[in-house]
Amino acid sequence: MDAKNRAKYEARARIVKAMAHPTRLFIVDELARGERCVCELTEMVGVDMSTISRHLAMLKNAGIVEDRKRGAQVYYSLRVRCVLNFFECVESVMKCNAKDHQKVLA
Amino acid sequence: MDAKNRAKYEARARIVKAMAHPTRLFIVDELARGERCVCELTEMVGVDMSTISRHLAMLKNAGIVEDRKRGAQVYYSLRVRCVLNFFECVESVMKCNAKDHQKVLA
DNA sequence: TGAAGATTTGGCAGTTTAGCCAAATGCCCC
DNA sequence: GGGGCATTTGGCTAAACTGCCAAATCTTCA
Repeated sequence: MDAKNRAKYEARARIVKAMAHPTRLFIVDELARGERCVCELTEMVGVDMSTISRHLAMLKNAGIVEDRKRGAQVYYSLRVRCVLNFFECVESVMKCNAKDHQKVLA
Repeated sequence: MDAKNRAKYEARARIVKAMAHPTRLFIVDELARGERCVCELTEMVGVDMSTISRHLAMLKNAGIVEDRKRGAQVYYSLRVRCVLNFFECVESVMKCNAKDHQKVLA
């Protein structure tokens, strides 16, 4: 694999990695319903606000969400809807795993 | 977020995380063309075989690839084609990022 | 200007990853 | 059974990730 190819996969990995955390997947799922401010997400997830803020920064850095200040609050929203396709596929994989597990038990 | 919901997102994250590495993305891309043995992938990527083996173990563990022994070799193949959709979406995000970057420069 | 609330950033500790080498395992063939 | 190749696993180190607390920013409103 040459340097150019390597760079290509690294760029892709940066984006996938931004989704590779349960809290960030939850956030994406939630933002699919509409924009949310940091405090709302903090409330929903139930961890420190600084932690949520960092998760959001990662998603923003990857270009998956964008932010908009409104008063003292910062609202985040999805920038690219297709990330929701990830979920569909992830569900397929999980379904497939479950099915094979049945087979093993049978 | 209750325990059940948390478990749901953790399960999803396990799968996404399995894809969150440049080498593993390359492997998935390559396996989309057909099955490959560990030694072929090692040759293509250019890292230690033990490293490739571990990457493959992670993908297998997540249910994304499956293996089949043939003689002394172990051949890996995609188990769920839809993971390729990840790439499409990742490309969209990157395109979107590039476009915005243009805007910033303009 | 100053207090209060929302968010981000600095810093720290514990955990997980990634990669290499070496050793162990598995398979084929003589 | 033993040598040789393919693969996996154990062990180690360096780097990255997470989450919390505390401190710094930023915004509004009196």
